Amino acid sequence: MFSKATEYALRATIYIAQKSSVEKKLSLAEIATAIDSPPSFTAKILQLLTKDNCVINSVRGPNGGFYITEKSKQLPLKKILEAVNENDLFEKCILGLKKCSETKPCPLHFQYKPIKQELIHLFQTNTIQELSEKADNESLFINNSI
Amino acid sequence: MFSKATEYALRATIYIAQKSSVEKKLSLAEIATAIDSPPSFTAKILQLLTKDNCVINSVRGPNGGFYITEKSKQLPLKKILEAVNENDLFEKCILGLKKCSETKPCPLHFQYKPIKQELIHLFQTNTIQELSEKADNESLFINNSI
DNA sequence: ATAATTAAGGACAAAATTACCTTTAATTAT
DNA sequence: ATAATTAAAGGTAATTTTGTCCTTAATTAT
Ligand code: FES
Ligand code: FES
Repeated sequence: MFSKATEYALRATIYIAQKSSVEKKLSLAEIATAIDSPPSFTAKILQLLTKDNCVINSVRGPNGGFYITEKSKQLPLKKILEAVNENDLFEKCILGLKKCSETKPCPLHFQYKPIKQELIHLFQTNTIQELSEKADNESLFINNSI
Repeated sequence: MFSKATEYALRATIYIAQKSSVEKKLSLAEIATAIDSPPSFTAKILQLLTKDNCVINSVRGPNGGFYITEKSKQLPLKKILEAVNENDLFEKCILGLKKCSETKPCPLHFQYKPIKQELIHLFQTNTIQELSEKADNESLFINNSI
């Protein structure tokens, strides 16, 4: 479904929203361990999420690391997809036609359309905070290691 | 969403179901042109679909080519996904956890679940024939070139 | 039989994705 | 000021996916 990059971006952001604050920043090492992702690759993805501080924030130096503001927690998951450039995934034709269109639809278009809408809705309505709260629940996980 | 291989497999099978019969086989060249895919790569994918004659059939030699039987047209699209080994896509965790499970669900699991069911349903209930009939309709396309 | 045609199969190449590593810049603590 | 710590940035490497090419096998037509 999603690329590894996007999966790591989603898991990392949820983890950061769960565990960080301006006072308690998280290091790359901690994040990568927590979400079971390759540290160096994760670093690149966190950079994307930090660009223009659009999703998460970072500071360098001792006690530095990554964190997310309360305001950013209110952003929809869609923002994460945008940050890693996988935003247009749900706009694409399921059969790979160059353009998904109503005027030149593929034979699956009209059946796929409502499903696509639900997927878009899922990522537009759920905020980072909501997901992190779900993950806080003892029975929900973002750790991949088991 | 799907890999290129899967997209080509779906488009090729639909095209073959539209245009072929035991008497009128389609050459690789025609198929690749029709669905706008790289011929040699498409050849590999058609081989997968032909393995054990599970989805399409082929014969070599002059006037040879690919075709599909009336019986195979009754197969669900799912069979195409199986043939190209992308069958388990809808079983996977949307956040990339090693296992999508009810006992250790990710924070999106329960919201994604019904959508996943609809996707599975889409590919299990639609037959190759149904899709090819839709594609026969003047207003539905599997040609990528425009 | 021979030649022509077509898919099958295998090796190879290019491109994209994923992953790693090293240096630099920023920040903090001493 | 200096040293230590941490992310940023850039380059490189491994892997996977996508795409090509060439030879072989099967079939047909002559
Ligand atoms: S044209 Fe294929 S999904 Fe819209
Ligand atoms: S555990 Fe993530 S979708 Fe099921």
